[in-house]
Amino acid sequence: MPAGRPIPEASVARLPVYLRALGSLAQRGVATASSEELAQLAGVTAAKLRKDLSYLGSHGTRGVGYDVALLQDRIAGSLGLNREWRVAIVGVGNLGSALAGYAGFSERGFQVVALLDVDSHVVGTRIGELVVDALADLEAVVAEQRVHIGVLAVPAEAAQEVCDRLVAANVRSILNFAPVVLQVAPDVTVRKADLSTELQILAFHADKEKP
Amino acid sequence: MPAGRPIPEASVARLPVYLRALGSLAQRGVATASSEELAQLAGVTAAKLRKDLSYLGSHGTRGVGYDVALLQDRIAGSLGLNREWRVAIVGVGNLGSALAGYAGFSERGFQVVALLDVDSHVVGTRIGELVVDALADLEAVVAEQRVHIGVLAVPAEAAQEVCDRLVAANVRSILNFAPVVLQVAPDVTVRKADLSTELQILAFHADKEKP
DNA sequence: TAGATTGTTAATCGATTAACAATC
DNA sequence: TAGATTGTTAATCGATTAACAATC
Repeated sequence: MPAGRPIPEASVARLPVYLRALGSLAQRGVATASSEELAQLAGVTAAKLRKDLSYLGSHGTRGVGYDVALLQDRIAGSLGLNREWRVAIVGVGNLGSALAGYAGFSERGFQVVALLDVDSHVVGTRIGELVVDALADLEAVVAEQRVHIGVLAVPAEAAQEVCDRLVAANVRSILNFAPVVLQVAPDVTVRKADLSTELQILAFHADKEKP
Repeated sequence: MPAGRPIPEASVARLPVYLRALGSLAQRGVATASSEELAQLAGVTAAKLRKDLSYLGSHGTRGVGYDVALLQDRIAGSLGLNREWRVAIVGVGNLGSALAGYAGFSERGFQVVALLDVDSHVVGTRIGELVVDALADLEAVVAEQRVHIGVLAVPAEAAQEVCDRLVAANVRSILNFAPVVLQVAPDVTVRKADLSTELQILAFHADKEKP
């Protein structure tokens, strides 16, 4: 992995978007792209894209552009995608089972290795390749399956407790779909994926348009 | 609605979080809260919270704090939540049907009024109170149901086209679950809710921890 | 009045943009 | 060499933080 100063958080958040843009170019057989072309695909300005990429080191060629395959590899490397990430989904209701069936997980090396639920009617049922484990066994399952990332698809009331148990079981990365702010130690990374927050932000903008 | 300068985008994005914190206080029967208490619940600093709230006008009482019910009302007002928002979900696969069944929608005045899908096996089936309409009828359905917000739960390949049709049908707010950057006119607001992006950001941080 | 806490100002920090020298 | 495009620097902008006067 390239050395250098830390990559700004705002840039990190855009790297996956660049990676996707590169993926679609690669699929179309495009070998080289300029910052202008890439930026267009990614929905950012060319200056911003070049600045972001510069944090990963110097991987373009002046006068030519970026080699698509090479840049894909560099971004994937910076994001830590050259390894397997083992994911547990906690809460196998509507949303949880949709996530369990989501193909996008495996595409980038994220492997769902465990499903957990509190409901005894759901525990033991099969979803895809996996059998749902009991929430009571969370600690054992996380250890056995060497889970790195926890996805919370439980009701709001249960989210903090499940989060605490995941953290105690050494999971340091959590994707939270429950509409609550999780309180965690500073070494734990929580990303929120909160539908109702997003809708409310949309409402704000929509309401300003037609007053 | 209170007049004043525009609310910074970063503040807007936190208002829903404050609203949720206030909701849980209200439910517990708490009538008043200080910026310190609210900030703790929302996972931000007290200074930031006060600054954010100051954009909505002056709704606290020095020496006392904020009236929970009043502040709820003010924030909801600023976000445009004192009206009904009519939502169409396009794409009724795993994710789309999970979203259709998601209770969190209705809680804040977001009413799902239409489900659309391209698959003729799905069209005509009932999900909750709604019957799935054909994607071909998108324009008619959007008009009849007076849809304000479109939720895209279609495959990546279909997302841009559906987006274009929604925009042409006068939908100006789009929540996009598909892993693509949508190209839209500047008067259209797109929020992305992209699972794989979030996982990749988590991977970045996790990878830095254990090198 | 004394204690508490807001609302706001000023200082700091980080992110974006514009411009261009370096260089393929 | 001439044209194109990166990588970086400096200027600008916006967001966060700290501090405190205003005021309940």
